[in-house]
Amino acid sequence: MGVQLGGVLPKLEMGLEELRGKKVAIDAMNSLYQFLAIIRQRDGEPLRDSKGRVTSHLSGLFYRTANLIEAGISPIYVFDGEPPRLKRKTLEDRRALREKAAREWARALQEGRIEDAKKYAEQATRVDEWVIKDAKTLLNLMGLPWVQAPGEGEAQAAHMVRRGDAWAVGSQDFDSLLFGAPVLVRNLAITGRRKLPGKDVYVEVRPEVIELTRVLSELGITREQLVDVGILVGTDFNEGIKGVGPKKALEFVKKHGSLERAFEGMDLGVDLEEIRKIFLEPGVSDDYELKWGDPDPEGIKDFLCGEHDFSEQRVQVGIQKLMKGKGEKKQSSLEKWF
DNA sequence: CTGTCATA
DNA sequence: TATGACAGG
Repeated sequence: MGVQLGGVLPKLEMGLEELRGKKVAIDAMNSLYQFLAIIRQRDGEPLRDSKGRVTSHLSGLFYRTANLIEAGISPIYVFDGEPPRLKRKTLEDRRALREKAAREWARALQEGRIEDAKKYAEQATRVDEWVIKDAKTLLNLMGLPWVQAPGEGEAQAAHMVRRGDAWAVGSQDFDSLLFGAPVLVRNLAITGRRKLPGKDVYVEVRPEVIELTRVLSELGITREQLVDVGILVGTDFNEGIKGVGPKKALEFVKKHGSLERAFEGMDLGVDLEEIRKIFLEPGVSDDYELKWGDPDPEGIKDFLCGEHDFSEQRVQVGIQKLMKGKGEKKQSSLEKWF
């Protein structure tokens, strides 16, 4: 879920064309979760192959990534490692919520409430280990680099942007800003259709770019204070304060300067320093290699069509997009040479 | 989510 | 050419 800061952050809406030629460090967990949550039939059942194995994540990852590459954008998928100790409670809470949703899903199906079924199916979404493994296999076949983070993927992705290995972090969550990402890009998809949560209503959305320096200067706060705003609203590592959204949290931090001052003598019920450290000094690694290789068309077809019953025709179109993007990349580096 | 096909 | 409904796996 991440920290909910939407609404108070300055953003720039862009066309996909403006992102051409850029590398984006994408939060893999975030993407896979969304594919699994949304790529479903009307009763909430995910896509499956003939052996009953779920394939929604492969569908989303393959077609979206092929589109990004065709658009000249180079995705670098970053996978989560070990969660910080403080995230355990959040993860357990989410598991309980998923299990409840799964029961509601079954009940809604039984009672023929199809729309409810779909809603609960979405809430029951979980990213299992085999989903990650499938994703890495597919990325390897597509000739794309991916990075294993030691800790939080968003932190590693932010680190990679700071090092200049990518232009921006791609995620729907705002956490990477707290992790110090200079640029965050949201809504990184081709078709501008996005479903409003809980309803079958779609709205047009464009990629939106959020720059950390602009955020801090326009809000008039430091990154440390932005982290404190997040802590008040709630993060993956603490619950936040009931009734406090980004607006109030921002007012609060600006008025008092820090959470210690604001809550002098009161017990916030959280280890402030430990949470701040997660965002300000996260566990990240420089030990990664970014190498773009050629896509392996036969391997992709064996995996998606042979193993998982994808349509050869559709997959072929995807492969062509990968080749086309690859060709353009070669061309642009050649152009630089001359 | 993305792709495709029918419809205007 | 644009929009909507539905299938995909």
